[in-house]
This record gives sequence, structure tokens and C-alpha cells, in this order.
Amino acid sequence: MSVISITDVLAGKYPVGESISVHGWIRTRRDSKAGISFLAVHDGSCFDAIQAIVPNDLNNYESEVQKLTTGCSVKVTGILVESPGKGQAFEIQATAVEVLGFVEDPDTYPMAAKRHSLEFLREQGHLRARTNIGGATTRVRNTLAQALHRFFHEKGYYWISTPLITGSDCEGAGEMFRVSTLDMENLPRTEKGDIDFAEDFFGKETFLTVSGQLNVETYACALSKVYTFGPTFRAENSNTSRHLAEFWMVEPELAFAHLCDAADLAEEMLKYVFKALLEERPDDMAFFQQRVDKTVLDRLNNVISADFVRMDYTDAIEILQNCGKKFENPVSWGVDLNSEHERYLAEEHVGGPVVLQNYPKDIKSFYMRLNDDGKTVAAMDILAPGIGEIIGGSEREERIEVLDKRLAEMNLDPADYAWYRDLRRYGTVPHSGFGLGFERLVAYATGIGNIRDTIPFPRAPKTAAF
RNA sequence: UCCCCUGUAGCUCAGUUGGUUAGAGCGGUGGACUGUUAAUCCAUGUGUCGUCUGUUCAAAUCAGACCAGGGGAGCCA
Repeated sequence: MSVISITDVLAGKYPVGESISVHGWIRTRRDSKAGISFLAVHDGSCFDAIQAIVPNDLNNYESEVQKLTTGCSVKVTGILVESPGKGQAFEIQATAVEVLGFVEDPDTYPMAAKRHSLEFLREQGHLRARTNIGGATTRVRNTLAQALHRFFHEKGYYWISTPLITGSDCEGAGEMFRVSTLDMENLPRTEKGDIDFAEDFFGKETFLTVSGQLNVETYACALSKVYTFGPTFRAENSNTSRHLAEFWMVEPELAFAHLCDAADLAEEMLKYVFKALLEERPDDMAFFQQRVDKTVLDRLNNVISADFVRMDYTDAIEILQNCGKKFENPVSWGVDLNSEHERYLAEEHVGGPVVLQNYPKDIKSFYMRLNDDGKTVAAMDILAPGIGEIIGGSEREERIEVLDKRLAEMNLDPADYAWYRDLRRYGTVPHSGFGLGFERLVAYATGIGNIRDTIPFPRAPKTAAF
């Protein structure tokens, strides 16, 4: 026996006139003196609840049905009928209501049938999935994740499970969380007095990964088209609405490809997943459009239909210098762009996503491929109106002598990158890739302003509840 | 980590130029009405006023520190 989902009932997948059972939680109960009660039963399978009509001649009507409040769990059995009321196509004429669990004290049940602030809901991490916005976000997040996997699968990419625990402390993308089983009260010491990590679980220092990129490059240099999709960890003390200490990242890596190929892939990918989202979750997206951000649908449709603008860093600097707008941080060639600059380019100058590319080498990572001009690297950021950088990527430096020169310039020890250098020593190929912050994608797609509301259990500085 | 703002009932907030008894809406509860739709109408309870320290005859109100949340910045995805 399988459990019936309310989404299937509301979609008309069950015959009218026959008896079915649904399970779920009460959203609201309304009593009518005509001798019936209306129950809105919600199981999270879709945005809408199903309405059950409960006659007062059920033997537990007074003892239980009339005591149902928001949040109580029930199994409702009854005849599926076309609804004479407005607001729903089908409803259930209940023949039995089994209460699975009451709400202890309706007065203090946090998820009362009323509007709550997102800040309050965040403190109720174990219950917020029961709200409209919590459920809708969760379903959208799932749809986007599934669409990403499907996109890469259809294009022949292989999903690579890169490690979460890394023995390399030089991934270069940020502060790392240490992984250790040493007794912090009684640390083993070397003769010099340093902590003796040879005694630690892995026999060396280990950390949580900040990016799967370096690892996935090794598989790109064997299977050609690959990607990782998994959690990454950054111990940065970032207190903003667009950073998390634990976030999910999609990182495709493509062999025999240049920067323009990575940019094309990113554009195609975003269009694909937004199209899938609009097709598969019209109910949730209508909610976001109405209650969260009145511009989401236009924005997503715009991304789907418009070509992404490609712009060189050097041209962007010129645009910023000549736009007549006063910036707090002055612009000149060689400086890293600030939020205000990125926002101007994406929101005002272009009015949509923009691919910014070919940055000065001195403000970018060692592994990015040096351009022929000798001063820029083949790096790109995709900036989205509203949230800023959503994708960062590059063509990787595949020439061993150039890579070694870059490592030396940045005072990095080639020995730390031995296996990474091997990829360039044994049958090197041009290859490119990028990283997409998955929670930023969810935020962009829903209009939710704080990234902490796009992941079920957010991890941020001083925040690890639940 | 830096700057600005906020922290009062289950929730969203008002208020307090320091002085006996702290306010509203929503939610909850009780009732009326109703094939209802977060319905409507009537009635009704609720508070270590973020924590600690200080100033004072007196602090929820003033000051300091700390904690938490929001907005902006930096780091980035």
C-alpha cells in the first residue's frame, strides 16, 4: 500500500466518486453550523492543501475533529468529489478522520496560521518547512538541483564525487575548517613544541574542502566532461545575506575547452534550469511572484530569452569611468571591482546577467590561464542583478612552465601542488570550468533576499542550530 | 571583521522627556453566523520590556560592555 500524495489528487489522477485516504497536517479548520467542518489538509507535495468536508455525524466529530488546530496530523478517508465551492477543483467528503497527533498547546504552536517574519522562521528551523514559504523554497530547491543534474547528464557530463575532507590546505579559495580527532585538552607535541599532526586521524593536517575544482580537474583530464555538485565549507567570518559557511556548489569542468566555451555552458545551464523551474513549479513560483518579489517571473523569463552580454574587464573599467556616476571606491585599471561597480554594470548598464571576463592577473588565482597580453587571465564572473556574483570561472593554465612561474610569483610552493602539476606534465590539454553557488541560484530564482532562507539548515558564523 | 539600525505579550509592532496599575493588531480560547476558503462579528487571557554591570531615592526608560537579528561594506559562490 502506497501513500497518496495530495498533489496527485489535486491533479486529477484519482477517479471521482471513489474512496481514498490522504495524510497530512491541518492548515486551518472552519466549522459550519450547517453540520460540517472544513479541513485544509497539507502534505507538502505541492503548494496547495486539499479541502476535506467532515460531517458532524462522525463518531469522533465532537471529541476530536472539533479540536483540530493548525499543525495537527491526520489521516482523512473519504470520497473524492468535484468541489462545489470556489478555490479548488476537488475535495474529499470524509467518512473517517483519524487523528495521528494533536498539537500540545495551540496557543504556543510557533507556526500559527498567520504571517511570520523570515527572521522568526529561521529560529524555528525544524518547523519552518511547514509554512508556505518554507515548503515552496524546498520544492524549488529540489527542482533546481534535479534540473542541474539532468542538464549535465543530457550533455554527457559525468558527476564526480570529489572529497569533502581534503589533505590540501592550499585550495586557495578561503579560510578552512580543520578536521581533527586530536584531544584538544591534551594535544600531542613534536620535539619542537608544535602540534604533532602525525598523531592525528589521517596522519597529517586535514580540512573541509573549500572547492572541488582542483580534484575535479583531474577527472576532466581523463573523462573530458565532468562536474561536481556537493557541499563546500568556508570558515570566513562573513556576516552577509549572500554567504554561508556551508554551501552547495556546482562545478563543471570541460576538457579541450576555452573560456568562451565555459561561458556558453554557464549561459545554457542557467537557461535550462530556469525553464525547468517555470514549467515544473508554477504553483510555487506564483507564490513567490505574489508574496516575495513581484519581478521574479519577468526576471527569469528575461534570462531565458535574452543573450548574456559578454564584457571584458578592460571595457568595464572604461564604462564605469565614463558613466558619470560617483562611486565610493574609485575605478582604475587593475583594481578589483566592488559591489557597487558590479551592481551598476548588471543592474543599470546591462539590465540583466553579464559575463565579465579577462581580469588583471594580479587580482585572480594562480591556476587561471595567462592571456597573450601577459597581464590579464582568462577568468570570468557572471553577475546577476540583485545578488551580484553568481558564477565564477576560468580557463585553467595548462602550460607547466607558465603555471610554475605563476606559483613562484605568488610565493606558493610547487611541492604542495605536485599532483596538480602532474596533469600538466602528462598529456596536458586546455580545459575550463566554473563554480555556481547553488544557494545564490535559489535566491535569484525565488527572489528571497537572504541566502540563509534558501537552505534548510543554514550554517554561518555563530549559527549552527538544529 | 568594520559602519549604521533594532531587541517590549506566542507573532508583528506602538509606547516610556526615569516615578504607583505596560498598549494595539494578529494568533489562541469561548460564543454568534456561515459550502466555508488565512471568512465575518462579539467577548477574552497573556509580559524576568535581550543579558550583565553601572548612575540614581527610583531604571523597561539613562550610560557602558556583551549577546542576538536586520541593512550596508570586505572576503567570495
